[in-house]
Amino acid sequence: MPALPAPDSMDAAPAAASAGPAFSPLYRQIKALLVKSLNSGEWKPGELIPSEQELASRFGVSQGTVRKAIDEMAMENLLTRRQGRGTFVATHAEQNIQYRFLRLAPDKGPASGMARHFMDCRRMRAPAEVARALELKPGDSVLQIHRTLSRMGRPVVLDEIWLPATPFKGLTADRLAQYAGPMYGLFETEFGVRMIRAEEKIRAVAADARTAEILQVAVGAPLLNVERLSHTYHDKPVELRRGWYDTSTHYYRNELN
Amino acid sequence: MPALPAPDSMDAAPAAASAGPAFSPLYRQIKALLVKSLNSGEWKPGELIPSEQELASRFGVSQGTVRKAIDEMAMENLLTRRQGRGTFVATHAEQNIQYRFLRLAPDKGPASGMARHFMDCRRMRAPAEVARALELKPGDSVLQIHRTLSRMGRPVVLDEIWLPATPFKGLTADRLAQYAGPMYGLFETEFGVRMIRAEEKIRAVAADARTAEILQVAVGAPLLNVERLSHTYHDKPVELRRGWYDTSTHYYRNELN
DNA sequence: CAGTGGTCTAGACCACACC
DNA sequence: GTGTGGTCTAGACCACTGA
Repeated sequence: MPALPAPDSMDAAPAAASAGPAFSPLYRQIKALLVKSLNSGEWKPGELIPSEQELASRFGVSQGTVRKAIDEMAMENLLTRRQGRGTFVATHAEQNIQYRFLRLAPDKGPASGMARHFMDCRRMRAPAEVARALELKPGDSVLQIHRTLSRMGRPVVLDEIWLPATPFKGLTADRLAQYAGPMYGLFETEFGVRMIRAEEKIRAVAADARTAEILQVAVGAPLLNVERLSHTYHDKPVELRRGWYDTSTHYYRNELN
Repeated sequence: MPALPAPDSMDAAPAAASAGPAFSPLYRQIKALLVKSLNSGEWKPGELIPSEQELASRFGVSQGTVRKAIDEMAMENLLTRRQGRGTFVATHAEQNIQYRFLRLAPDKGPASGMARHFMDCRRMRAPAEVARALELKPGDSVLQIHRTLSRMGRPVVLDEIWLPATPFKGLTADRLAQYAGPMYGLFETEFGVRMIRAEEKIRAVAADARTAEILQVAVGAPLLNVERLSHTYHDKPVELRRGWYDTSTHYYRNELN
């Protein structure tokens, strides 16, 4: 009955490392189409997407099927549902779901924002590990950003951020400093790159001389080292971030579910 | 139409710090009943629960409503659905969903299991912070366990585990050592306590003399300090765990979604 | 008020596991 | 084959938003 193209199974099939067409239900095909529209920029972050009824008739399926597709996408933080208003493309520019990526909380006091200071933003050839992580060709152009986060005037975080030069052409330290709100919000509005998901590798390391000076700690002091690889739609990596956190008055919070 | 008791709204209502009855849909009431059955031990970890049809007729609702309740519980890892077989109570004793709580991975090689060594298991009065975390009265009896995890013969993790003595009466280091499989599996089968969810606070710290000797690192070496508070049904805290991880050849992996 | 997402129902059929 | 969960549909009504 539904008039859809081939049941391509390009979606989450956890157990499928083997062959086989791996049956893909209708709602996943709908979901794939919706993700495609998000990725192409047809609907931008913060915008309202068509109603479930309209999408249902557009795709020639029932509202329930569209609903199930949207349900999954809402759970993955791709979309945000608001009863009575509609369904919106999720965005990092909102205040409500903040601190989704910065997991550092102070030992005492509220988890208020931290003061940002951008030290530099340089363009250079990608070092080997950076190129590998970002799936670039060796020698491709990348941006390297250094910044700190401070609370109560004391630096707590030093970040080294690597971005592929291609989608982020024209990004400067000034541009970063002038933008109010989360960095990932700027990436969305200015460069059309939305961060969806990230993996982090966390270690305890000893502060080297340069880091110690910036964070105002002793050389050799224990620091939390967080290496984050962030992805946009379709699991494409677009940011490598290395952070050094002074955890003497802050901690990294995590939830295991 | 549905013949259910009062629409008690004791479930996840994130925005409700204010007053109001906070309308609770049918499927959440069903979910609350199912959680109650799990908590009471009517269905034990690993067991098959009644089919959706049977639950639907038992509660006097449609299958779709039961389905939605079970969907949420499956997402929270309370239940596991298996097509063609039925719905089972989730358990830590299974091999498939391992490493849900131990997030430490080796830099190279597969994330194979680690050798456990239990150093001691003592009964004592709860220190103030432990009592507070576990919501016990000051001076209540608790168990303190020390253990290490090793890979390739080298110690990587030192854990200090605090458990309330009441549900865990009779737990000994021998009992722990003899049980094959994850510790939380033993807690389920022997003591009827299932860990559902945990919060972790992570820091980088310098190794003290005692820890350094156990982990065979230098005094002052940077270690990952992980403080975990684990909860069972209804968010009741039942375990406080403090871990020190040597991250020179391992890292703590995390996913941000 | 109209329009949206949210809930609930009833029934059909499919995919899968076990006998 | 029988029984389970998984998908899909169609329609009704509820709760919420904003004009």
